[in-house]
Amino acid sequence: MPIHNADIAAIFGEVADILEIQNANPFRIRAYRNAARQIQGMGQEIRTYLEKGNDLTRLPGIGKDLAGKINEILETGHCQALDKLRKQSSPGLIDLLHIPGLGPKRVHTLFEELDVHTPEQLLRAARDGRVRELSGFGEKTEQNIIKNIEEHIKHKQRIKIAVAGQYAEPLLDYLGKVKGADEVVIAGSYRRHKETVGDLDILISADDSHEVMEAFADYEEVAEVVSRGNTRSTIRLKNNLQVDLRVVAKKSFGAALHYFTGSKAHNIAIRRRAQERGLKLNEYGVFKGEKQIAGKTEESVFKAVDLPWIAPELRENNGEIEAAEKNQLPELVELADLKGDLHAHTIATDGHHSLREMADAAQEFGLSYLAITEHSKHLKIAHGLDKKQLLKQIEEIDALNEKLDDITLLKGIEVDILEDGQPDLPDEVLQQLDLVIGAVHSQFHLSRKKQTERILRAMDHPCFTLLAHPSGRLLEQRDAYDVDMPRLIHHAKERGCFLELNAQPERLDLLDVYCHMARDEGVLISVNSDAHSVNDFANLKYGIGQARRGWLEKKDILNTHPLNQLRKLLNSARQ
DNA sequence: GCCGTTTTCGGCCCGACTGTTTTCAGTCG
Repeated sequence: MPIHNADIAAIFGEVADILEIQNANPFRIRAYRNAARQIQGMGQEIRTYLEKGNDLTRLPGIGKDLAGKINEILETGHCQALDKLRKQSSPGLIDLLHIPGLGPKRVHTLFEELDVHTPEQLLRAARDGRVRELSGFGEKTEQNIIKNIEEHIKHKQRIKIAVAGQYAEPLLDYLGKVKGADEVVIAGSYRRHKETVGDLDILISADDSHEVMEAFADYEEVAEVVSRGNTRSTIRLKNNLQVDLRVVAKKSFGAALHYFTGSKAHNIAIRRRAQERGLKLNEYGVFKGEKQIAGKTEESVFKAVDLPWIAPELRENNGEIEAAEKNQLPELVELADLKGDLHAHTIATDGHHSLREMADAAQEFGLSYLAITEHSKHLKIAHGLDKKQLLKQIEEIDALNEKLDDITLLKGIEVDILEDGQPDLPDEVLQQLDLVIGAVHSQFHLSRKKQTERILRAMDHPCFTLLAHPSGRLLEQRDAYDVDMPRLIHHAKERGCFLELNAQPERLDLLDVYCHMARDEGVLISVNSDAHSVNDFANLKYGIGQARRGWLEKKDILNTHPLNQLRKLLNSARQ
């Protein structure tokens, strides 16, 4: 049974959880969490990393001890330290830790004093009024525990960034109109363009916080005011989304924006840097002794710690600080850099609009070319095209291009990759197209080896241009299929083909770490809308957000090239 | 458990809010 990075990260995460309940040294706990994050975000398998002769202790946050444990896990599939910890703990306790309002201290007390092991047991104890008897707990805490467990059981999920935007933008407008509110910004993972957000973090600069806080609590979609202070309040919206609001003075806005944008790991690293320079960084500014020396803008905060401004999408403490130090930060791609879109559907299959309507909408969006890439016949649910139907569409596109002025339609297909790696349509029709997108839409549960070989074989087809949604994941719905992505990326480089970053908010696939890896390998990425309607081009902004998280620059993106250059690139992939 | 231009020990980011307390611990971000 091969061990993947996610397995190692899960083991370290569980070690950290149990240590937390045991009231272990918080820095030891953090070390395990850092290591889990480091390994999870590596992009390449630890096994491969070692096979290349690399030393684990060179990874940040991995020392001699953790390197030993990683080796142990790779060899045996187990971690003795975790097995031992499990014997001292109970699996439900970890669930307790994940309930809001319960941290290690309280879980520890509840376990020791009430013999509570699971959320269900705690709920019973709280309803029986046994929790309020404990020292440090009271009636209010007991009520909160009941409420939070009930919420937890319904399980609050992270929501997709596009959904969060539907709630965030109107709230932003509303707050912007409040008297005294100066700047209003959504910070947090939303600003970092994460695929999903757990809550919204809004920051406002205002000299008087009172009116802003009033207005926030009075917002029409508020279900509950969770906490309320002079500078910070939390509400829960009717859809269950939690929103934190922070109000600061103008002179602190940049420092607060940096603090509130995160990530946590990035903030810790930057604060540590401040400390090394004899400075103190908090959300009010950068201080030398009592004196504020920076913090009005984010730029001033970075400058105070001898760094250029770092784009929010990069702030994961994943190499961005080192890159900034050497002045090697990427010049991240922007939405306006896109010249076209290479993946779209029409009413011929499962789209909602005609060729003409899609062309007009793409042009309206500012694109100068659009590839029409319908599904192929194997995908019956989407009315995939057979050879005859595709030939007919090719004619229609040629005819329509005659009439179009400022946009060109490209002829393509999103062809199913069959289980044996063959395309779902014959070569003689594929050869007539400008591009062929290969996609996996079936047999998601093949073994890693079979799935990888299937896709490698598909890439080797002489007409293959581009791999659609490479991991196959659907956020909150379906996990990625098991595939050796670094190998696919490497093969794409050797084969001279491309990978897609699918911009649909439920896909956002390729993942950021693999975008970064593709960039390092020199494989161009196509940021595509996969539009099924005229409104879907708007999703390209989420794709660009994801590309930026993957450190991609304009030059790393296939469809930032103007049409004539793009055609050359597409032809270069053809064998 | 990690780390080092304070290098093998002694640090490890920093502040707001709540609830239970009469001055602060616990949790969160």
